[in-house]
Amino acid sequence: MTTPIPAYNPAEIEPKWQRIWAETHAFEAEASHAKPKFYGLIEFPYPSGAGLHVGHPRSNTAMDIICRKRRMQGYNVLFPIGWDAFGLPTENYAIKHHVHPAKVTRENIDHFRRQLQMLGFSFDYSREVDTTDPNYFKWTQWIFLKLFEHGLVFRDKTLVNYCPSCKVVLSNEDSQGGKCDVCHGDVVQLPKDVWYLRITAYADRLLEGLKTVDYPENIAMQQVNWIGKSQGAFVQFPLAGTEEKIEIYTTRPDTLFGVTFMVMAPEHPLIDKYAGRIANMAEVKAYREECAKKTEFERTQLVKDKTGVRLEGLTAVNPLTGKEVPIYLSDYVMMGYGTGAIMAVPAHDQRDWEFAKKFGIEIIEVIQGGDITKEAYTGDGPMVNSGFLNGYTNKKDSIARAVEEVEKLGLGRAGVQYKMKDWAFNRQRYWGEPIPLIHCPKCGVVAVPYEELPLRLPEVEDFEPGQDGKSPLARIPSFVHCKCPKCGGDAERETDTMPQWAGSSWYFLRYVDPHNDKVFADRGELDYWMPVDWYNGGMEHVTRHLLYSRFWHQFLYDIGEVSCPEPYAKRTAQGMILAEDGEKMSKSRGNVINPDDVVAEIGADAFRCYEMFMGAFDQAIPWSVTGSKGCRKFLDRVWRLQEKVVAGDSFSPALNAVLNETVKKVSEDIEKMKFNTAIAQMMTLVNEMSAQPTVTVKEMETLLLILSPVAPHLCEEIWQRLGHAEPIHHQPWPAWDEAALQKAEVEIAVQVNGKVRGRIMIPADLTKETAEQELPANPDVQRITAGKTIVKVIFVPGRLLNIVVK
RNA sequence: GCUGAUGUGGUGGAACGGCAGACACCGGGGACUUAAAAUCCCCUGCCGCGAGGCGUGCGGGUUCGAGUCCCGCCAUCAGCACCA
Repeated sequence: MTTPIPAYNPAEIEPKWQRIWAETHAFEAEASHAKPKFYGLIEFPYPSGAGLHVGHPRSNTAMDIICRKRRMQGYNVLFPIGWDAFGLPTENYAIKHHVHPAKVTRENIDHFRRQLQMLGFSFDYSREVDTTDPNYFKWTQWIFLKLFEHGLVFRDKTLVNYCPSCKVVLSNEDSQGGKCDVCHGDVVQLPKDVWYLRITAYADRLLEGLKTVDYPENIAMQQVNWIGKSQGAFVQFPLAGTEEKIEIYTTRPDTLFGVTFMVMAPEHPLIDKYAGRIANMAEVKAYREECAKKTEFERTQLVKDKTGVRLEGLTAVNPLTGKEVPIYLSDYVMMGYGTGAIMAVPAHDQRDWEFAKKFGIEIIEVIQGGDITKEAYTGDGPMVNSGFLNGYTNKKDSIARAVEEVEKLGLGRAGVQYKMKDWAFNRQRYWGEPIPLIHCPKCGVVAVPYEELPLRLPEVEDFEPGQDGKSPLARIPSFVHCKCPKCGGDAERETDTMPQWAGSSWYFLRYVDPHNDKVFADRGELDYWMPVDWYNGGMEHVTRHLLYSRFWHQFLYDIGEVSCPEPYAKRTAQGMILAEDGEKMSKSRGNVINPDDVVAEIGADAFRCYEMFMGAFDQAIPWSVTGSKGCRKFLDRVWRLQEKVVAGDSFSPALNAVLNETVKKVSEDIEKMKFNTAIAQMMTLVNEMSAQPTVTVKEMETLLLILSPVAPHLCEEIWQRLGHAEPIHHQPWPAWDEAALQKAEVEIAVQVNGKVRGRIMIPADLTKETAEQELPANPDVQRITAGKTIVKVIFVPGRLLNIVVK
């Protein structure tokens, strides 16, 4: 007699298996390089004070399922976890509550780790990294110094995006729309010395590399748009009566004959240089002040209504026609893109057209095909009014010819421009990696010697940023004052720290050898594990984080530190989980669902199952409490199947067919991240099994094997109860039997003129020819087609028979 | 404005150009219970008593056959926003 089956109690079995996995080091990557490897990666979390909400584990669960399957398929799997722990929220919390950010970070990490462990993820916790650990950021600083050594770090005085509330300089990426990424307050423009990383030097490589990796189309597209490469030409317009030349950038140098004016950005430096020759300088100054008041956000709101002012007394000479054209100032031209000045061709650029209409400037057509009295024509057509370019109809040829001519004159050259800007790399905050540079009055900027890394953060009492926009580190004399490593004289340290993006730009490399104190990672480990085979994360990181980390990796490849040019072979992204009201989950809306509560209610396995079942993985989807309970019901049914288990392989051919179908579908769907349909198919199988008087051990085991990546605790427990000493995660992934999928008879639909009119059973192996000849004579078919003239018969094997009648 | 995605029952969602609505949730009915919960069984796109008809945002088209492909709209979401 079998012992009675106790009730399914996840609160008991889940902690039990989590303990066993930890004690047996079940999911640590094997040191040996004998097996084929699989490196699965999720974006390491920022350990915020709020803890996880149910959105976070979606990515983790998906990758956990894939990694658990890979282990069963015989791979040596690296599935690491770590903490992207530098960052403003922690620092702001520290300021508010007067605790050290390191302490806050430690507590938050412990909280996050407990939550992740509660969900049973098969992370290799022996390889945890923490970006705030000096043993980690030593190598972040090391990479920075390598970038510095190779001329990819530079300092520039520019207008920066400054957040008065956070008291910090922001990158363009962090201040989209004129709002601070952290506090969402208004950003103002402030002149400042800023450290930049020359990511634009890698713009083409970042584009080219996309062709060699497996990213979905929409992710690759976003990166391409972000980089924003355009081909064109730089052309110089002499300033009449001077030796000065105004350089512009254009994508259509072939429209030079249509230039009727020029526009410069209000901040353009030539204005000050020639202030003496500008008759209406007072007016110009007033306009510039007006523009300076506007944030970038406001400037972009005035899409239609163009403003500007003419520079009286200055004109520019068209290098091809010799004609003098007026120069205007307008804020529709940005100092930060191209050269800060444009040649205006109102006939063929809508913004120029609007400006010309408003200021009464001539509009000359040089490309035929539109009606330039109504709007600018931006299409193709034959060139007119354009001297040697007349008659050209091919854009490529006319552009090439125009570039050739300006080159001959020494007034232009072909060139490319990118929307992407260099990466502003300093923050005036405490809780970041100190930038390992020293300002020496004699030697200039000098790198901290490698052997002095890590350059640690000094202990301070007060983390509040300085009122002058300086880092709290600037207030610590013992940190600031140092000796120049080159000349030995008195010098001062850089007091800014790195942005949060720094630590996350290379963490995947540290995972392969996290405890190494000689190099950032052993070369043999890098060669074995890299590249990351599959990286899943959020859509919000597919531009910034992905480009930054690809940039650093490509640089490390160039200097011979890693052997693969791209860090991630495959990238996917999950959709966001929304609150039940369909809104984004947020503390302020009060609609956050805490995974602790869900696990207490339905258990971790049901939680994981629902996260994957609720909808298409890459779509945003609202959480549903009742929906999540459906997954718990499903696991209850699996648990109760134990009551039906009897010895044997297979009794029911019908069940055997569903079983094999399910193994096949689950195996294939996991690879496509179609977890919802994989689980739906397992539900169908369980419904089928529940309907049987008994199920065999073999059938039950197969179900457990394919379900175990989704519901690992439950499957381990039943597996053990079936008498196995070896854990289920060590078992091979089951194969399916194609032969078992074959059925003798299939039901097909009978259509008349494409509309379903009946169903018939036919032998499964009926060929198309035989079916189309014989089936119309089938009595059931005849009943449907009685009295009609058959024109055509179409048979789709296994699906349907369509009879076209008159 | 540009780019991308999405649009299917009361809800989340399935569907190599081939039986639309798999699998769930909700709801309804029944069984078991003193009762409730849990569980099990049945029903559940819309209209219609029925035969049948209508149905995948809207309008066209291709096809024997369209949720799926093509053309033109509309709506929602996301990203970028005067990029010369």
